[in-house]
Amino acid sequence: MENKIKIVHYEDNNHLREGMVFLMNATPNLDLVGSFRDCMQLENQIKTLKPDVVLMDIDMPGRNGIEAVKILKEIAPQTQVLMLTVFEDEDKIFATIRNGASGYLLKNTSPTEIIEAIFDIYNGGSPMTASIARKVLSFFQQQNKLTKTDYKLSERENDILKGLVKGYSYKLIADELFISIDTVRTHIRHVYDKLQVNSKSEAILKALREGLV
Amino acid sequence: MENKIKIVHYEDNNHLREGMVFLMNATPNLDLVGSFRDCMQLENQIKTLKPDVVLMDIDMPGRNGIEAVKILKEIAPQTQVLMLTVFEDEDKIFATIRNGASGYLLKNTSPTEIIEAIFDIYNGGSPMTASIARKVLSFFQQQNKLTKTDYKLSERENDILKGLVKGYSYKLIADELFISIDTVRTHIRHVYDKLQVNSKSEAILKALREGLV
DNA sequence: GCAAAAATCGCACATTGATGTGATTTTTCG
DNA sequence: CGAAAAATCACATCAATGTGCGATTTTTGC
Repeated sequence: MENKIKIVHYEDNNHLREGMVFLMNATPNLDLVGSFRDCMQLENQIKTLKPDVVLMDIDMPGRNGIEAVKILKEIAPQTQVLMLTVFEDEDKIFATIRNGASGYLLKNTSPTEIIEAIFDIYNGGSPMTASIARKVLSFFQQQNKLTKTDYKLSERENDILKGLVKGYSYKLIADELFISIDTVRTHIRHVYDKLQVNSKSEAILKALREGLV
Repeated sequence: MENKIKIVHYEDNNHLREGMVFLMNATPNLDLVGSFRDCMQLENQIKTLKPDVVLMDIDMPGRNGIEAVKILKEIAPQTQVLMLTVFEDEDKIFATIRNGASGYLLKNTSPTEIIEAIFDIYNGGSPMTASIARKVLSFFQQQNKLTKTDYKLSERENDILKGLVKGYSYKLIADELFISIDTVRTHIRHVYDKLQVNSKSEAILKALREGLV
């Protein structure tokens, strides 16, 4: 092979870190150029070591992996980030993905698979633990299911709801629709009844989340 | 093992279909209960055969795999669908995912991996070819690049904004954060200043649209 | 240590929003 | 046609929100 894949590794647990060092060194074509217990010096390290792939833990002292991914992708967008963590909650998963991570493995992943994943991510893939992948796909599927709930808003009530979602005040909505503010109030009452909410904010949120407008 | 995984397979190419039949039959714990060249009788077949996993091609005569997934998930939501196709364009990928597919493999995937993927999807995972996975993740990452205006909210201001996006009133936010309602007001002022808005609704909308929370 | 930023709280006042209780006029549809 | 649904408007009243003008206390960064 032409070149070894240059790797930097962040992990605060000494055991795990040493294990990974051993694993990397034992694998041909992988070149572990740095292994650190926190991300405090991330900027310098990345600029100096110029890794192709970064393995990143989420829970680290000082600066967590989620922020770290964001910073890293800003200074070195071409570097691929593979998260390697115990967290399986959606917030953290989506946060890291949004921040630019290209892969996400749980820590119980076997060494063989971790090595495979490194090559995979280096070659433009996105290795993910099965359960993580499912969560990601579910995100897309949610939209569809919710569209089902039909609150049977009348046409005018829909106009009013659209106004709310534009961030308009009652007065603005009234002006836009050429009706009195009291009429707007009445419609809004009905909208609230049908959506089962009792404030503007809740109505807006429900409308947005369920794609009612 | 307790039970074999019941599989139904849709594929219009005779060669490929026969190959899969052979592969399935040669694998213990897999039970291929149906293999068809099109989806025209999908409803009957699914209701009769009650498969755990369906392997689905996209390009088939009569009714294509994308529509088929949708119909299938409506009549048998618990059945897992694994797409097995040559198409790699985003439209088709996202369409099938939105319609409820839980896995997506390209046809050049090795027999071993296909078998693995079947067990994987049956156990709640979402097997995806590396390049497909990357496309899916990119979807999330796009949002960020477009709207990365940083309003420099302080940590506390962010807490308050999160409260608003939950649809909470000032009082609720105050209770949640153990601070007085007047403090909430002050923070909200600052948030409004920084976001350049002047109502709760506008703040919520801006926060949601630009992914600030 | 010290200045700046952030977080906390208070009060007053005007505006906006939520809700109760009416009413009249159109529109829709069997 | 005639009832039901939808759309329109009017007050009234209290609660929630927005904003002006303060203040003190922590935290943070150099």
